[in-house]
Amino acid sequence: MTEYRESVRSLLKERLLDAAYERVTADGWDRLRMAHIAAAAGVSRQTVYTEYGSKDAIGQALVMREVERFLTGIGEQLDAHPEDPREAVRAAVYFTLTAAADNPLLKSILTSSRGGDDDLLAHLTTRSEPLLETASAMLRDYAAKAWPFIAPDPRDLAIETVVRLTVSHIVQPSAPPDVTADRVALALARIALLPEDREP
Amino acid sequence: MTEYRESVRSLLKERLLDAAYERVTADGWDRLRMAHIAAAAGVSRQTVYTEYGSKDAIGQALVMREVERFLTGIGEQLDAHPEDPREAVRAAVYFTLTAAADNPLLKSILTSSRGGDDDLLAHLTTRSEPLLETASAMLRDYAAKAWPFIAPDPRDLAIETVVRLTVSHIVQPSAPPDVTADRVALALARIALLPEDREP
DNA sequence: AGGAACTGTCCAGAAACTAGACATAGACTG
DNA sequence: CAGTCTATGTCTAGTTTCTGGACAGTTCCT
Repeated sequence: MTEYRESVRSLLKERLLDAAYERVTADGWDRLRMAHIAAAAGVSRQTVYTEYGSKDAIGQALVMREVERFLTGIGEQLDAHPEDPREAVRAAVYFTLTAAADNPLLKSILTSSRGGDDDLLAHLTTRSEPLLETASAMLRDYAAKAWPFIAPDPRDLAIETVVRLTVSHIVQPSAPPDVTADRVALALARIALLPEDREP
Repeated sequence: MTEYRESVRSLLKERLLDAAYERVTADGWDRLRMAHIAAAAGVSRQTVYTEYGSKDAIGQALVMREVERFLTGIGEQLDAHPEDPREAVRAAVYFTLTAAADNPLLKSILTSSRGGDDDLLAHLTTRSEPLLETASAMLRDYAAKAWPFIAPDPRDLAIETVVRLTVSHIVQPSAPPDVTADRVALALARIALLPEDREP
């Protein structure tokens, strides 16, 4: 009989993240106080610590929630081009890069002062393993189902490459989104769409 | 610091009503047990009683929630015909009657065995004061804002008449919705749209 | 009459939230 | 460089909310 309690917990977690999100995008991560989050969510500071053990954990959750939202949009982009992995990836990368440029949280992360190891940027760089693993896993599964004609090994390598390249370009763009999307899609094609990569 | 607690309470209330709704539309009000509601919502039976003091109160809340939903749709219909009260009312009544005919809860109420004084049908008939007052109040305010050129007294009378006629036709239709809507709109016009009803 | 099933009430115990105090650490200031 | 300020994270006693089992009263069925 815990189903109700779980939904209350997730309501609380969402409220806390919503509160954190609002202040982060307005003021920046370093000016965000645990007490602010608690007050904005209408809860005691202790409850924030009970739910997320630390401020850092909230940052992690904030980033991961945004990742999940991106992945939803990415899935829609991929679905728009069945049977054509290269075009699907091009569209998905383009969507990701343009959405990232407009995203309030990402803008805040990328423009805020690079403080220490516990700032939000770290979740995209030195501590990006959860992000990369979540995104890669989701896309690996997608690719396995949608593109079974590609051999598994090059397919998985291509996915990881696309994910890492895309994150890299979010953090440090080198060209406009359309150009980058083309180039990442080309990388995919070279890694996994050659004739010898076809499943026998 | 009660804002959070209130949102948890309303989450709970919604869950309970959702659970009740599902079983009422499937099985009927008389076969619905408080224990079912509790179990489906994932809480104890006591919690149901703490939130809604009785089974009857749940029935009331169930009906009133549906009324609120209807009023939302009705508002949209009215908005579609600014400056033309008669046509606005005709559209709103038509919408209400057709939506009522498709509504699972209303279908269940109107087809279930008429048990005692505590069944759901009573909330539309012998104990319909909350329904009528809620709907009339909302529409009175709407009319006062949207149709200030009608004198208050005939305007309020027309609103109450339209509300009561509509409820009456939901419970006991006498003609197809389009015919009824025309007739109710005509009643409105006769009560409140004569030249002498114009605000000086 | 007796039993079964349900509503509504009561209460002791468990779980979750609150609020205040406190240890610790880094930043700022005179 | 000592002292103050401010924040994070921990601890704990007290309150509110939910749980679950028992029970009285009612209705229906047999």
